[in-house]
Amino acid sequence: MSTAHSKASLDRSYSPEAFEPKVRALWEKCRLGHAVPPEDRDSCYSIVIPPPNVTAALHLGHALNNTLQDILARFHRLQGKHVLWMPGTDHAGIATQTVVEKRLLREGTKRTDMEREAFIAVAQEWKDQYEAIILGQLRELGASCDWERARFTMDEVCAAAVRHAFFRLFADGLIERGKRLVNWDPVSGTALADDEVEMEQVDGHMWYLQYPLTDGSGHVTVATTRPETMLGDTAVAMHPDDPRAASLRGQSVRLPIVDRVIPIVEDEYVIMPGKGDDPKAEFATGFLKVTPAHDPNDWDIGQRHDLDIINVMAPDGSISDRHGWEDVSDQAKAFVGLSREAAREKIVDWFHNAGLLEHIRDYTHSVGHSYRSHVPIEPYLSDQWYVRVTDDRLCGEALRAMATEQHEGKAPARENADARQGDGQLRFYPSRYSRTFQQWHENLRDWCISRQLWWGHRIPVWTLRCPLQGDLPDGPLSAAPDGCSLPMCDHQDDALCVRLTVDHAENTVTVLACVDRGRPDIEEMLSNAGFEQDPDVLDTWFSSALWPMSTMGWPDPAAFPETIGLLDAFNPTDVLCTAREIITLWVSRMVMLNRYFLDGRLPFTDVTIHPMVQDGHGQKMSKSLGNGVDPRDIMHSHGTDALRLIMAKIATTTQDVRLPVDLVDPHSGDTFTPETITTEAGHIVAAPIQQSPSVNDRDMVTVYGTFVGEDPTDDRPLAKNTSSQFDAGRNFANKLWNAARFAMSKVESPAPVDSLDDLCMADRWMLTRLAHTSAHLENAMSEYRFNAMADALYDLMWRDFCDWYLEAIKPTVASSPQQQHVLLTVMDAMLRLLHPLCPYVTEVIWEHVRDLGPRGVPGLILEDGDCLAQSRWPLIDSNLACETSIADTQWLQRLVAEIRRIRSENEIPSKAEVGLLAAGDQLKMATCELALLTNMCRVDRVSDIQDCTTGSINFTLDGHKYAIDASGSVDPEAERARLQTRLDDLNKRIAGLNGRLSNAAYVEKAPAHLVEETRGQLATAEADHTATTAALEAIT
RNA sequence: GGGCGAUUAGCUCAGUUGGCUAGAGCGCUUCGUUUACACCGAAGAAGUCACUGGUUCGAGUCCAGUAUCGCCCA
Repeated sequence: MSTAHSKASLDRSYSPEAFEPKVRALWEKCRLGHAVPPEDRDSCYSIVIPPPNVTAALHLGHALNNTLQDILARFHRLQGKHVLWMPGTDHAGIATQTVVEKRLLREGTKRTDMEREAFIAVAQEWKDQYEAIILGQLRELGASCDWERARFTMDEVCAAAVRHAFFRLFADGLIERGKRLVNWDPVSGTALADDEVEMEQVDGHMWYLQYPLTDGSGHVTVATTRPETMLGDTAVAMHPDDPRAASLRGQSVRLPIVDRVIPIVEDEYVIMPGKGDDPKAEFATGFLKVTPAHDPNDWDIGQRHDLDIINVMAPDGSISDRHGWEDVSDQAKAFVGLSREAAREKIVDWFHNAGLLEHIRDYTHSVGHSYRSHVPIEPYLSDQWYVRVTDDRLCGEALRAMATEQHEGKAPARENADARQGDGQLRFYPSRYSRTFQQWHENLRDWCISRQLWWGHRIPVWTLRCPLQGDLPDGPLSAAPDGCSLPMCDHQDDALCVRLTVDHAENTVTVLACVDRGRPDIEEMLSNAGFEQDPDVLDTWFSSALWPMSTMGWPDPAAFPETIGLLDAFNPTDVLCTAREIITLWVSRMVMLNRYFLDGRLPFTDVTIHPMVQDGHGQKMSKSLGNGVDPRDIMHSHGTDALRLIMAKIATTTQDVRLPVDLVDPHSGDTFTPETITTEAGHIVAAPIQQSPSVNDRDMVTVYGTFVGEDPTDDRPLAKNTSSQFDAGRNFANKLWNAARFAMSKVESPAPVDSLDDLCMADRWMLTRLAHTSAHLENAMSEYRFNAMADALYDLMWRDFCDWYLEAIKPTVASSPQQQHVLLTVMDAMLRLLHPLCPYVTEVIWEHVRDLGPRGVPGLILEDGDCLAQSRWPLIDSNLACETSIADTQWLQRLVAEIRRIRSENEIPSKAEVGLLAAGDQLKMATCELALLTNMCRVDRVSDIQDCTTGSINFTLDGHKYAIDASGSVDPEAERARLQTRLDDLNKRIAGLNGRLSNAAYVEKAPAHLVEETRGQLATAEADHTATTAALEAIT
């Protein structure tokens, strides 16, 4: 680094922007993050990054996530481990496709106007652009990833894994295709997984519709929130216990508008009016319209009663007669082609006009909405691909992976009993999140993995529909029967798996052929035989689920030589660091698939869950809301170390964190709080355009502005974000910088220390504090308590090192070569402890420290690397710590504090020297520390309290008497007031302690050492009381 | 409906198995530019630990309930 080798280069304040690029270059030069698989598995430490979406730049939520990972990586690297932190990005199918389509629309093009390949090329460009931004942001954050191994979930290495995993699951019967109700997003035109559906409370209505009985004897009234689906009704259901059931049994109704005659069936699912404590009972009529093609519960009823399934909608949500609805009456034709919203209105009108609308009631209920397009999802019948995650080989293995002490009850037994690797190894931090994991798996449903998108891994199945021949059973077949003459069914190849689906109603059989990776010859053969590849792509989480394997070369490292050895050395990884919403989406699936494909091996043993970063209004920062703060804005306003320190500090185990966001006015540089607006969805965000608070008639664009399409211009530039929450971090880096500058200026001629016994109390105390803090940090790290680390380091650097140690040694360090050596050693050790949190500033300082000569004292070894990041954590022997020095220093600190307080209360001028009077041991110790007392609280002489003259200020500490001789600056009134306050405090304290000790139960039942302690405290308080009373009397 | 959290100083939050007079940072008041640092130093004021019960010698901490807010799942 060019900045080194000259003390003059240490400016008065630390400027991150001047040093950070140089430090980054240094790390890159020494390939800091590059991991080569070692022989010894035990020396490995690995993490895979939760790959960020390529939809947009990272925000502070990602900064938190990645700062914590980097702290883990750097800490373990200092501990001497071979650390692999695998970086990369995620293609995020639907999300990326949505943003790319949005950009195209702004340019006047629609996706559907393009060829699939052309659209993918556009999406690829987007991906390249944002991948570069994201990886750049991570580098700036200081992330010590193995950049040479960066992966993308759609690159050829990951694609190979996805392809093979699909093939294996297909061949093993764990992937199947079926017609089912899916969560359909009519705007995106794709199916969504259950967890991509957000429930929202909606103020709607309950409509009461009358359906006439076919025998003309009257009608039944059904209650519905979705009248438009009545076109697809195929039954009316009632509870078998309903008193009306007997008379209606076997009856049917004529469905209005459609004229379809549909049966009345009995099903226990139906809620009876006014029965039980279900709030729906209040709205129920006892009759339920059953629409199997448009409601999941109705689907189940339909299955139980073998009802027709009539789909009356097109994929865009409009009413359609071309997707399974054949008995369209003339009246019903008027509704075909309407949107679902218009159809609802028109159908309600129709019932009203026909006198069949009994009434309408307001009804608030929750409706599933697409997490992506935010429109209500439509339960929709379609062909989709599923992973049978409910199978014991997947779900059961996930439950058996849980650490037994975190698993409530017993995990399901394995079918063929033997324990496997990975069993009971998975642990959550904080442990309560294990419940989320467990409950998810106990209520698991099959996972819909097909998405009707273009951007993603295409499903590797080729299909051909053929006329039915021979005698085949209905439904899916696990294999083609012997002698089957259908195309490809007689082709034997390990890379080909063929299944059949028979449909007697259609008189067809569909041949499904799945092809493993790397076999274009088979694909060509299929194509020649008339097969077509499934147009759908896989759910993004399918490729994410393989991430800890795919990035390490599974299934075939030889095909990608740079991955050879990674899987054996680094999988299972040590820890996954993520947010709680990801437990079900991703953690679960990684555990299932890693175990399935790697013989029970876990993808990671620990999962640490960190808080969510919210904006100042308590809303989660998110790429899709546009309220994210770019970490580079904070790096710019406060520096990267400041950002990281605060990230660690807020990473507690309970609360989510709120970061109120301010703007930096690009016209003046001033910070101000932006005006906000409320979006249609009810979110509070910064208004897109803001006026400069200090420069007249000047505007700026906010980040949210760019999100909604306001492009910054020269006249109207982009305003960066900032937040005062990071001030403490910036101040910390600056404080460390100045402390280091001062410390190094004092190291003129250091001389090695042969024995700790030669050191003065301040030195021994500081070394002890280092030892304690180091142990504390190691402990906190083992439990992922990042905020505990940040707090401990703050105290060590600021309170211990700056406030006390540097002040304590000021009088002596210039003339003591040994103390200079201790100072240098302490400085270095402290930088190593700080490094994982604040890597930049510590790296800059350390180079100067190293240049000042060898460091270390007996019991403390500091092993150097090429840079601080590649050096070793301080090696500390148990004899380094000296508990006496802690106790003695505590006494001295309290004495100084008391003297300072008295000086302040008596308004003794800050430069005025005072004398300290004490007795016995305290007199001796104070005399020894006179230089320190002079520096810290202007005590220039210590003498025996027996020589006390009038006009001195008396005080007590731990039952010992002291006085300050301030030669006449005593105000008797102030003094009396001070002593009286002290006396009141002591009285309260004595009363409290007496009360406790006079309680026989306390003395009897509390631990003896506590009782003893209380007695000591009482004695001390009473001694203080006696002395204070005497002092008070002396004044009066 | 089920689950998990939160409620502590004006603000943002710590408080590891129950144990001295409940802490920090910011803000506020007073003082201070003494050669590391004003992105600083010294001192101070400020809290019925949401509420109600219970367990205990002892509860911010454990248990039950109430209120308000948030998240996840159905």
